[in-house]
This record gives sequence, C-alpha cells and structure tokens, in this order.
Amino acid sequence: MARLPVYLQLLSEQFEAGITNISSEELATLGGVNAAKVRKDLSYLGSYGTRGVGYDVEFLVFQIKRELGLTHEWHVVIVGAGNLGQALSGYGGFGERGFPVGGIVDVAEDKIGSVIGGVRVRHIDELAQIVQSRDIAIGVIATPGPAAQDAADALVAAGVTSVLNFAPAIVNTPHGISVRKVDLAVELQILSYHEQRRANARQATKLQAVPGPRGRGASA
Amino acid sequence: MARLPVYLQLLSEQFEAGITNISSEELATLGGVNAAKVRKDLSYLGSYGTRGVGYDVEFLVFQIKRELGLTHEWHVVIVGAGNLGQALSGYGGFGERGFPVGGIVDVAEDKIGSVIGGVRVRHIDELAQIVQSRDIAIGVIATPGPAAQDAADALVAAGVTSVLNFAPAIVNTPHGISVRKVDLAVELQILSYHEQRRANARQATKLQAVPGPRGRGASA
DNA sequence: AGGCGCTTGTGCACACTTTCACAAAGCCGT
DNA sequence: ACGGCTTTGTGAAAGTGTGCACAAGCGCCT
Ligand SMILES: NC(=O)c1ccc[n+]([C@@H]2O[C@H](COP(=O)([O-])OP(=O)(O)OC[C@H]3O[C@@H](n4cnc5c(N)ncnc54)[C@H](O)[C@@H]3O)[C@@H](O)[C@H]2O)c1
Ligand SMILES: NC(=O)c1ccc[n+]([C@@H]2O[C@H](COP(=O)([O-])OP(=O)(O)OC[C@H]3O[C@@H](n4cnc5c(N)ncnc54)[C@H](O)[C@@H]3O)[C@@H](O)[C@H]2O)c1
Repeated sequence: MARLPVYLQLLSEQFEAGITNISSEELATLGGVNAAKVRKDLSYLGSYGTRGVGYDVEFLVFQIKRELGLTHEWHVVIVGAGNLGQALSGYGGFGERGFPVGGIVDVAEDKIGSVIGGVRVRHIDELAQIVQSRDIAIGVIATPGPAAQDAADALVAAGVTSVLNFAPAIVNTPHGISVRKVDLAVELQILSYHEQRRANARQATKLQAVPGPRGRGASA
Repeated sequence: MARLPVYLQLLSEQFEAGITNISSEELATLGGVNAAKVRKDLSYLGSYGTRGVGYDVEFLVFQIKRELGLTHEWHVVIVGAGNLGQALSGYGGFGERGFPVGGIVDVAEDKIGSVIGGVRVRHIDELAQIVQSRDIAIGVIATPGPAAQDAADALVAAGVTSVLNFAPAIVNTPHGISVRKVDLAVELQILSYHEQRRANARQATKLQAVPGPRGRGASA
C-alpha cells in the first residue's frame, strides 16, 4: 500500500516523542484518515495489534520497515547534476532516511569532477560501473525533460530496476521496471483546478443565479 | 480529474511537434493508459472530439487549460528560502508553466534581503501584505518539517487557499483549504517496496520451494 | 475469578473507478 | 449519394477501494 510510508513517518515521530503505544484511532487522526482504513492497512502486515490496547509503536515501525524493504540502505544514483541534482545530493534528508546517494552522473564536461554533498560527479558512461559496484537498484532522473528518456535508458541498461523521474516527461521502460514521476507542474495545476472551482463557486453565489453546470464567461 | 494535467502536458508536447489532431488511442499510448479512460476523461470537458477523426490538439489544450484554471497566471509564494526554496525560485520551469514566483519569505535574518531568481526574500511577517498585494492563492512550504505547521498557519492567515507542502510533515488546515504534499522519502520508499518484492520473488524462484505467503529469514 | 470497557480485526454494503463493448456519427473514396 | 472505415461517446459490467458495524479478544479493576 502507498500509505505505509505515511504511517511509518507518523509512527517514527511518535516514537521519537516517547510514545510506545498507539491506537488505530490516534494514528488515523494524525494521518487525517479513517481509523478502519488504518486497521485494514496494518492488518495486511499481520495481526500485530493488541485488542483493548493498540499497537506497539516500535514493533510496528520495524514491521513496516521490513515490508517496505527498509531493513538495509538503498543507495541511489542521480542522473543530471544541475540545480535539482545538486539540491538533492546536498540534501541530507536522503541519506537520513536510508537512501544515501551512491553516485551522480552527467554529460556536461564542466559538471564532471565537482563534488556535491561528498559525492563526485562522474560521466554517464561510468553509470553501469557505478551501479554494479554498489549494487544500486534505484535511479533518479534530474535531467531536462528531453533528456529524460535517454537517462532512463541508460539507467535500465546499467541494471537499475526502479526509477524516480523529476523531469516533466513520461519515460518508457521495459516491463518489470518501476517508475514513479514527481512533477511540480502537475501538483500546481491540481491546486489551480481547485482554486478555479472555488472562484466559480464564489461567482455563482454572488450572482444569486440558478447554478448552471457550465460556467461560461472567461473574461472579467 | 488528476489526469488532466498529464493529458495537457502530452498534448502540449504533440502540439509543439506539429501534430494538430490526435485520437484517444494515440493519446492513451503516450500516457500509458486505457483509451476508453482517455475518452471518458475528455468527455467530462464536453464533446470536443470528431468521430472518425479524433481530437483537435490545440482546441483540447485550450479546453483543458480552461478547466484547470490556467487561463491566467497564478502567482505563488514560497515559505522557506533554504536549499529547496532557492532551487524552486531559481528554477525557470515554474514561471514557464504559468506559476511565477510572487514572493519568498523566511524567518532567518541572514536570508532576508538576498535575491533569488529575481525575487527578494522578505520576512514572514510581510506574508499577508505580499499575498494580498498580488492576490496570491497558492503557497509553497519549503521549511524544515517541524516548522511546516507554522508555515501553513501563516499562509492560511495571510489568505492563501491552496498549499503545496514539501516538508516531511502532515499539516492541518481549516476546511476549504487544499493541501498537497510532495514527499521524496515516500516516493523512494514505494520504490524500495517494489524492489523488496522483486528480491523476494527472486529468492522464491531460486529456492524452487512452495511459495509461502510469509517470507521469513531477514538475515543472510 | 469474573465482569466491564476498550480496541482490534474483518464481513458486508456501498461508492467510485476502470474496462469492455457497441451504437451513433463523421470522413472519404467511388 | 452512398457504403465502408474509423473513432467518438457512453451504458453496463467488472473490479477496487472505503467505511460501517460488530463480534472476538485483551487488560484492568474489583
Ligand atoms: N530545479 C528545480 O527546482 C526543479 C523542480 C522540479 C522539477 N525540476 C526538473 O528537474 C529537471 C532538472 O532541473 P534542473 O533545474 O536541475 O536543470 P538543469 O538544467 O540545471 O540541470 C540539468 C542537468 O542535466 C544534465 N544533462 C542533460 N542531458 C543529460 C543526459 N542525457 N544525461 C545526463 N545528464 C544530462 C545537464 O548537463 C545538467 O547538468 C528538469 O527536468 C526540471 O524540469 C527542477
Ligand atoms: N533540499 C532538497 O533537495 C529537499 C528535497 C525534498 C524535500 N525537502 C524538504 O524541504 C524542506 C526544506 O529543505 P531545505 O533543504 O531547503 O532546508 P533548509 O534548512 O536549507 O531551509 C529551510 C529554510 O526554512 C526557514 N525556516 C525555518 N523555520 C521557518 C518558519 N517557521 N517560517 C519560515 N521559514 C522558516 C529556514 O530559515 C531556512 O532558510 C525540508 O522539510 C526538507 O525535508 C528538501
């Protein structure tokens, strides 16, 4: 489930705060979801709760980590050492959460050799060697959109089986490769959509008119 | 629908490439989804296709933009001028897609006054004034996790009604405020989950054993 | 030891999403 | 002008996910 990482984060926070036990109700409130959903999700891991009491926070953290494959570190390799690649590499939160940067590659000669966040930028031709030497399974694409497919192909060829794509482009990969895309513009457009609807709703209220399903009148 | 931005991007790309007409089948292939789904989604905008021919790309782009509220620019305000805030502000892609940065605020005195991407960093106390002067509806949280709730409260108090949160924390907002969260760690953990499953599958195959539902044996 | 209150785990119904399948509708060649 | 080919738009079916409601189970207090 895609919600397990969220529970993991919440539980980790609670654990840090000294909470040793938590009920599905509390966890649901923290996460802003339904308590029954929390229980269903957690029951997927097995029956690790105690009726009348709740869940042991530490044990649950461990179980979720096991399920998510977070029992060991996963090195990641970043393709593209531009603004974003540098920000990601320099950002400590990556490694803190079990995903240390195992390498950065680029095509631009002027980027190669520079050191960001303790990692030296290397040429993309060395990708396969980097991936294999550290047994890296996850690649991050931080190149411009048009180069994203090339980057993905290079990653797959090097042996990476999971890709996180920040470029605004849809990449095609062979079957069996997991790809996730993070697109800022999409997020903003979804927010803009809600704003748009809010604005339309205000308009309709103000006009006191029969609310027609089609809101015409783009200007003014 | 959350897929409209994706179609918009695909269609824009096709339009740039000189394609004036596209069928639901083609669009579905590009987006990696089912053709019927594409048609259902697009029919939500109205009947803008021509049977036997397909959709006019330019017209469809316009219609989706109208639906998403992208007929005008939405200024955004960024809270937190650290690594990420600076990368976002300096990144041109924001403005290119209709979301120019209308302001950046921070609490740290040493950040205030510096200029990033043509925008001067100002104190968070000026947030309300910035938001109101430019009629800003969208705020971006780029502060550390523990400060995210404060940032959200400040944004809401200033009059922002949509929030994009990059901090690894869940923020609570009053009803009527849209919040979206982008969490790198969550994305990576989902990829790691798939890697984990792949590893388990390999193990099971190698052992030629009856595939038991519980994979024990964490060590070795 | 037994009862009482609390919380889990889950069967079931409902709502929403996805996919199939096909009639209606347009274009083009003859 | 008409028939055949293509593609849309949409009803209906199949599939997923969500939430309610409650029995089963556990701890604690008496
Ligand atoms: N900067 C941001 O805040 C931000 C935010 C969201 C999304 N993005 C997206 O992330 C991507 C990178 O953004 P950026 O600001 O870092 O861009 P950038 O131009 O600063 O960096 C791109 C880097 O990729 C390298 N590159 C180009 N082609 C390559 C290839 N084929 N193989 C390997 N490396 C290659 C370039 O040499 C450059 O160093 C873009 O697609 C952008 O849309 C950026
Ligand atoms: N850097 C990255 O690549 C990256 C990637 C993903 C997520 N993130 C997340 O984004 C957030 C910011 O990351 P960063 O690397 O820019 O951190 P940072 O420490 O560089 O920047 C944080 C900024 O927020 C400011 N700040 C602190 N409290 C504030 C408050 N109450 N109001 C306003 N501003 C406040 C600080 O002064 C600082 O300038 C973090 O939560 C981080 O987890 C960062």
